[in-house]
Amino acid sequence: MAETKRDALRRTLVDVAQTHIRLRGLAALRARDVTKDAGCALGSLYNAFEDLDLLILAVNSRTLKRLDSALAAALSDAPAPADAMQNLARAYLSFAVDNRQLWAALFDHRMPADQTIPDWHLKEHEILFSRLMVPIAQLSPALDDQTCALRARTIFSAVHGIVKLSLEDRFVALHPDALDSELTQMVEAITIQLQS
Amino acid sequence: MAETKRDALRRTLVDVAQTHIRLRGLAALRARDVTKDAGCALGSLYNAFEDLDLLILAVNSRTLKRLDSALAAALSDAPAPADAMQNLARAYLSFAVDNRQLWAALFDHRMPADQTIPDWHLKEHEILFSRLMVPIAQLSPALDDQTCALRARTIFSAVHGIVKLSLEDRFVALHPDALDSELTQMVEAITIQLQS
DNA sequence: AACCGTTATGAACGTTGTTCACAATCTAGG
DNA sequence: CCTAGATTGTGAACAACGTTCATAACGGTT
Repeated sequence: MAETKRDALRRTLVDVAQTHIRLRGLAALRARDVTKDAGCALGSLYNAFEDLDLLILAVNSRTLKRLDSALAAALSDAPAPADAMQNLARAYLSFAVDNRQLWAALFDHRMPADQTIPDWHLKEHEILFSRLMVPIAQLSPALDDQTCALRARTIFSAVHGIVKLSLEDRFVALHPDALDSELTQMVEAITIQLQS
Repeated sequence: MAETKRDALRRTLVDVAQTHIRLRGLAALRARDVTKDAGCALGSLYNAFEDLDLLILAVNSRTLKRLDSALAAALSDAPAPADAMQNLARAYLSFAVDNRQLWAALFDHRMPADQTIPDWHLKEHEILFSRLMVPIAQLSPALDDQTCALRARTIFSAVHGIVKLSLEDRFVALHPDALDSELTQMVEAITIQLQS
């Protein structure tokens, strides 16, 4: 089909943009750099993607898939729910540390004022919460699905907040062991409350 | 002294920038808009501030002071430590909701790649943690100061994460009551663990 | 009143993302 | 195999941005 050629360029552009973000961060991403490294003209980017933001979303889409795989792997040995909570938090921290710039791009990217994030991408983000729902439902069997989803979102936000702020330059860096310990205790406090 | 004239312009520029961020958000802040509304030439901004980032930091500095006042007010009736934790979290949420754009600017702003945040501004950010240290020390008297500071940072990060993600377009909006309830439960879980 | 350091000015510059007229390429029908 | 029409590639040009700088206006001191 004729789509193949167009898709090949799209893939190349996403590859290059991903490498650029990984090495230099989202803020340093430039349309001219990406197209030069991809071996195409500046304007070709706008044949493949509506604009630069959509290219970034394509990179973020990949990162979310890899992150979800990492979280799934943390549950591969079917741990007890309390351990599942700890494993998920640890896996999230590990992924953030190992993919700092790509992970940061997931939350640092902002759409232009007149545009909103497409629905398909919002749905991809929500996948993150859903990994938490299984152990939460096991720890709190009385919770209905909606409350369970809400709780998953809250717990993810708390863990995310701890990881995010510890990895920003805004605050003095933290010793990795101290961060690990704090995260463990926070998840423990949450888990205990879920069981009560 | 001759500083007065310069300081007057600085104050005006911060006033205008603050209003712009409040109404239209940090991402929409433009040097030309600010100077036009301040009634001065474009270049005058660079006499008053090193660059636009330093002007933004001046606005953020003000916001941090107001936020700190709001947190202090939440402790004005000398509540028991468990209540202090709840009051602080609630006050933080209220401030974020009432000052969405200015509060978001505190954490969304990024320095250019070759610059770091000045020390005096990093110190201002750390004030946020310190408000938490008093109730934490009361709940966990055995903790030494360093651990107490670390715990304060972690707990702030968790609460901040919950508030931040709930106020972003990245995820579907949350019912205010649901958010309030989730935040209360999270702080309760944390407080209980501190007491144990 | 004359001098000089300080502040104000806005045109000009370099760097962005994005567009668009044009060229190259590909596809399909004869 | 050739040609017409559609699709894709190209990079100069554009508008918007932060920042600079030569020059003008100002303000205090002698």
